[in-house]
Amino acid sequence: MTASQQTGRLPTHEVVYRRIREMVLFGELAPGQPVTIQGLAGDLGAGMTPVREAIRRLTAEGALEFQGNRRVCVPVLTLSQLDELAFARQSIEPRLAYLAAQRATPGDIAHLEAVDAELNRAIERGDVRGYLQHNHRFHEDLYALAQARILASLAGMLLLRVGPSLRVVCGRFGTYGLPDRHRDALDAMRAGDADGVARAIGADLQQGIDQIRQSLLAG
Amino acid sequence: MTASQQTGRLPTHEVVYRRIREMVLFGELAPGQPVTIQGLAGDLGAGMTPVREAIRRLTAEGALEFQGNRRVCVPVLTLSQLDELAFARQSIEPRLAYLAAQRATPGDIAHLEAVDAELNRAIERGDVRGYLQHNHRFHEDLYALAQARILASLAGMLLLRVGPSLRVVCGRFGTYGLPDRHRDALDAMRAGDADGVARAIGADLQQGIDQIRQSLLAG
DNA sequence: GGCGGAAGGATATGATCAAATAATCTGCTG
DNA sequence: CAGCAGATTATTTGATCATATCCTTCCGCC
Repeated sequence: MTASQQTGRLPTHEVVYRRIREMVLFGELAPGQPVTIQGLAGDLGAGMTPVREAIRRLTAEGALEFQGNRRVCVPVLTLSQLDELAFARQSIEPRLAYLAAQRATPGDIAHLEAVDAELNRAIERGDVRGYLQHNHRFHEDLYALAQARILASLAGMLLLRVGPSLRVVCGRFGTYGLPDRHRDALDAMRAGDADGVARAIGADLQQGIDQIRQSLLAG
Repeated sequence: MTASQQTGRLPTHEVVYRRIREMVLFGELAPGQPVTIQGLAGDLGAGMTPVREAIRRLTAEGALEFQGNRRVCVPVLTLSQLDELAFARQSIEPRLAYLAAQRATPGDIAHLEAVDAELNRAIERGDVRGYLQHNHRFHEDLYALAQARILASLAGMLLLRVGPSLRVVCGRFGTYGLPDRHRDALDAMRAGDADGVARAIGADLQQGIDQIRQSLLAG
């Protein structure tokens, strides 16, 4: 097919995995929504086998959840699970930010600033999807600088778990009027203050967690 | 088949997943050893599809690793990855131990003591596999008490990553003459000292990490 | 309200296709 | 003439699909 040129040499199950991952991260799949193998296979124009494999991966990462029987859905966060996520993220992500700050070159910082600028533009535009995408990109690219694959993969899984709920939050309240912790992180980065970067990232993700908590409490 | 009676109603891919997971945890698959789908399918008497799904899950959990091309093998830890694992485990597992201690009933503690007793018997017997199994069981059952599924799943993934190396270490040096941190943890648990339990577990896993580090440094 | 049957969907197999590595062969050079 | 390099084939293994079988659920009926 023509689309296979764009995907280069990536196997179908990998492409499907990334696609579904995006759907979870950026709110195309809402929390609680059931996911069927044949449905996805139809939508994505793939066979059932690659879709099955992608779903297994995403289930292992916590992006999807077995429903006891043999059904799969996007997990709905409870308050206590949100506490677990808050703890895990606060443990892992500031550390990654610290390591990243130590290794960042001026070019790396400029790149992150560009991503952050696009993020802010998306906010002003009221583009929720763009906001989520660039926010995720910012954290992902930052953590990649840390050159700590295991910790980064853990952080990726944690982001996957908060993704759907973040989407819901953004639909309700905006993200206006909140302090810009990314800006703080970038400033500290330019100043060579790795601890400051870690603190800023910790504050940033705490903001997101708190917003989700508000949303859960509101019902 | 006859074996399906023992497994109850578990789907094949789940059975295969648990089997391969055990092989990784308890040293039937050594670090660096290549893993082939068809080989496993033949050994386990299963079709390719369930094996593929199990491998995807285990790869997502870090128990197996893509080898760039399309080959899969048991990962070999580097020193810097060991540092990452040490940090992540020290962040997550003491917390789980703390939560578990708060919820543990006397019956729970008795169960853990029974597991620990079997562990010690395996050590005296020189039974490496038994030691690894009961050690894993001890941590797994302890963390299950915390009723924190997300943190427990993270801990499970971290244990999966150190499993193969632990096996190698046990083959070289014994585990003799090391302080018994499980005993410390259980004592603190009976005393209702959750912080003490967390400290003991932190010391326990640090011991394991240090042993692996010694082994890596020795080459 | 409990039971039976139909339908939708998940599981699992084997066949087929494609890719990567291993092995062999040929031709050239020292 | 021996040895090595490059290329080509062969074998092994992974990827994908189409299909058959089995659950689970839902709906109608008793």
